[in-house]
Parts: sequence; C-alpha cells; structure tokens
Amino acid sequence: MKNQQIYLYNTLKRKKELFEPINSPFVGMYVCGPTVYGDAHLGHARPAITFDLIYRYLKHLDYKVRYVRNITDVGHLEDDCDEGEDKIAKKARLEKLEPMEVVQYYTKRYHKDMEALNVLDPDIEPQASGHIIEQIEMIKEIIEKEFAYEANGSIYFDVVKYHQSHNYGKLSRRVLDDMICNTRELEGQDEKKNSVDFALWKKAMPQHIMKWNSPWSKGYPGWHIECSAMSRKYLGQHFDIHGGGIDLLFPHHECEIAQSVAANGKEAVKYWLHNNMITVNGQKMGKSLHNFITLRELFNGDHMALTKPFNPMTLRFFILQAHYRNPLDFSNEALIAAEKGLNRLFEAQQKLMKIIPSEKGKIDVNNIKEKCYKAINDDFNTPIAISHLFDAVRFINCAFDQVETLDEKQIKSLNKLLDIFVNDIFGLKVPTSYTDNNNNNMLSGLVETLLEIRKNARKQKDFKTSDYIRDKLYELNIEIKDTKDGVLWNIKKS
RNA sequence: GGUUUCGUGGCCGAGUGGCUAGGCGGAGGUCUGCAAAACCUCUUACAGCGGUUCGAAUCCGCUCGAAACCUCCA
Repeated sequence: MKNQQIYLYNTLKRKKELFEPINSPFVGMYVCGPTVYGDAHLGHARPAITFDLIYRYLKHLDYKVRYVRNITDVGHLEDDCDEGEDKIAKKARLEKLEPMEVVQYYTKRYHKDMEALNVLDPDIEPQASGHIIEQIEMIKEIIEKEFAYEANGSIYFDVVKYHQSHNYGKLSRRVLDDMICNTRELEGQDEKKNSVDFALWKKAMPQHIMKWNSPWSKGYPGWHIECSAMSRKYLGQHFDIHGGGIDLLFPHHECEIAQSVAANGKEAVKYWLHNNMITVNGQKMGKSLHNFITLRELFNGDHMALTKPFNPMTLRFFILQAHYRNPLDFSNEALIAAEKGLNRLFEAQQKLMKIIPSEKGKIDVNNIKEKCYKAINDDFNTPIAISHLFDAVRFINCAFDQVETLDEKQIKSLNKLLDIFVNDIFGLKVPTSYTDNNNNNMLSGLVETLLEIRKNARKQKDFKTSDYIRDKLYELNIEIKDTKDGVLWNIKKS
C-alpha cells in the first residue's frame, strides 16, 4: 500500500476530510450513471472523468476498489404529476421501438464514448430494470418501518414523518418547513400527504409501456430508489464514496439518504462527492436547455459551435485542467488552448527519451513528484498537479535543447513520473499519431526514403524538389519538422 | 422568493492571510535556404466600497453582478 493521505471534500460536512476507508484496503464507490435515452453530451463526460480519476488514483495507491456505476434504463418521470411518462418509454413511443431496444442502443453508444475518453469500466454496471425485485424489497422495508404509505396503488415516502426523527435536508442544507411553504402547487399531488413526499413506486397508467408487477400495483419504481437498492446490493449497507453531479444533490441524493436510513436504520454513505457543471456562456449545459454538445459531435467536429473535431483526450485534459468542484466554461477557444497544452505535454514525454544523458543533472525529480502527490491528495486538485508537470516539461525542453542537463537516473525517474501521472492517473492516452511512426514499417520506410531524397536535394540547394516532397507529404497528413538534429516527422494530430 | 455557490490579467483556470500556479494568446528572441513547427525570455490580475490585521485576492460586512438547486438533468 502506497502511503498517501487523501483529503476529500465531503458535501455532507461541507469540508475536507481525511479519507479513511471503512474497511481498508477495500473501498466501495457508487456513482450515478447516465439515463440512456440519448447520446452522452459534454456534461456526462465530467462525472465520468472525475470519478475515473478518483478510481484510478485509489487503485494506484493499491486500494481494492469496487466501483459501481449504474445505468438508468427505467426512466424517470417527465413531470411530477400522474400523467408523467418515463423518458425511455417516451423515446420508445416516438421511435416506435421496444424500450429495451432504445436502452441497448444508447448504452452501447455510451460505452463507446467512454472508451474514447479512456474512462475505465466500472467493476459493476447495474441496470435499474434488472433490479426491480431489489427495489420492491427495499420499498417493502420502508413501508414496514412506517416511513412510507400507499395511495391508490402508488407508494410515497413520508418525508414529514421521517423528519420528526431524522434530518431530511442534511445533505442539501434545506429546511423542510421552508420547502413546504415554498413548494408550488402542482396538479396530481392529491395522493401525497405532503407536497415534499416523493414516490417510491408509481402505479402505471394504461398507456405506460414499461411496467412491472408489485404487491401494490402494476407500475414502475420511483425516481430515487434504484440507487439506494443497487448500492446496497453491491456495496453493502455502509460504503465509502458516493459520487455524482452537483445537480443531483437535491432531491436525488437527499432522498437516497432518507430511503437508506429508513430501510437500514443507518446512513449508507461516508463521503459524498459532487462534481460541478460544464457551462456554455456561463450557463449550464443541459438537455432541457437545448445547448448541449454531444461527445460524438465534439469528436467529429460536427456542431455549429466547433471549428474542428477534437480528440477525446483533449476533452479529458480540458476537464482535468479545472478542479472538479468548480464550474467549467466550455468554448471552442478554451478547447483549442487545452489541445495545444496537451500536445506540449505529450511531446515532452516523447522528447525525454531522446535526450543524451549528462554526467550530472540539475533537477529535483523527487520534489516534483512530491508536489504532484500533494496536489492530488488535496481533494484531487488536478490543475495544480498539471502545473507541476509543466515545470517538468519546461526543464525537459531545456535539456533537449542542451540548455540544461539531465543524468540517466533523472531521465528514468522523470519518465516514470510522467508515466504514472499523465498516463496512469490522469488517464491521458498518447494519441496514436505519436507512436505509430515505428509501428508501421512500410509507412515509415517510405517516408524515410522520401526524406533521404529530400535531404540530398537540400544539400544541392534543389529547394524546388525538397519543397515538393514536403508539400506532398503535408497533403497526406504527414508533417515534417526541420530541426538542427535532423528531420522529424509525424502524422498530423486532428 | 428560498437554499447554496461564485465573481482572478486579452481568454481559460489554480490559489483561503505574507513566499507573484499553469495553459492559451500576445511581444521579443533562437533555429532555418524558405516555410512550418519547436524552443527560450517577457507579459504582476484578483467586481466595487468599507472593516479586521503589521500585512487581504484570501477573513468580516454591505453593494453590484452571475450561476446551480427548489421540476427531468451529469
């Protein structure tokens, strides 16, 4: 076990706390995943990457992590009234598909997008539709404990009663009395004792196509119960980390707490972690706001707001360059800036191995390493860690230009440092354009031959020929760089 | 209206009481037949007004502005 003390910001306490797993070295982590009724957009990338980083880091420290990220395929209510139709069903009706067809289609695409972002698969990815039994079971328990009541085939959580003995609002810091006063009058709430009560089970309307049998009615589970039921099944009644977007803080996570406490008699989660939103022009990117860019559009450059396609790694780096708890404003320009920065980082990594070692170097690699760990340990402060890596980049560049020196040991430890942080922890995979050069013998043989001809032409000051070769290769996406140490070439990056 | 959070240089984005993050852009330079690329150096900001303090971007108050949640959302 690598000895690092992590301090993470627990939303429940609103402060940073030392991370102490309940049952070290085992760590249980649950993150709210996507509702698969459409393609993943930039907003989905943030929690995926944020918690992927945490997952990677914990594994790097040799914790035995079980990472659970759900797929919501039951759908949530479109409205808070009886006419609400769940999202999956609505989509299915519009597209004349089986609901599970919609689910499978978008789940597959989500996985592809995540793979492109180099997001590791969770250890368990449970689907809500596959855990109806567990959800019904948990609802039964809540009814037994008398924190829920039946009304016309639907089951509601009795928030007011729960609050008499517990604290509803402890996570979101909301005051129940205020909420009761401030809630707008909505139709179809007559079944509820109080407007703040939320559904655990909803009786289905005849036109509703996703429904299951239950002791109370043919219907479907409420909005929040799947996470409580599935986290309990796979991580137990008490687990370490629960993550998700800050927009889920209320009511979703607040309700999860209430459900777990009601059913289990105790709280389930030790550390609540929330990532902030991605904004466009300062406004949240969201489905209902119609200002979202899907990941596919980003990767293909197929959107009005984009001037070009972007490599998935660029988005990953862009997200890691901001702290996960702060809003991050998206723009084409900001992404281009991130792309250039990332290329500099990758190029330094490649250059490092070409540096001729000196007798004695002048860099304290260990110091940089310590600073990087310190930054990550401080609530996963990736932007600070990245800034330290850029200090190393500058030194590597100087050494490459023979302004500074590195000895063999330093080169090795720098290489390891970059490998650990850039590749393992940050999950930034070097695009193939950097590494393919030597993997394709025929291509590199051809290019080397042409460059040889060009070299001779230049020697004889036949610049017409040399420029012709350069321009033709450029048209074929091969870039040539004349440096004082010879000619470098690479396949152009996106 | 309620709850919460935030306002940092041309842009993005760290930083929670003294030690001028980092990236992009810009300026100058190095290299080069030219070009491109690359590299080096430079580029002292914290919404406004008060207060606390020897000292505040950082703490407190007020004003202005913005966002998230309160309804599905990552």
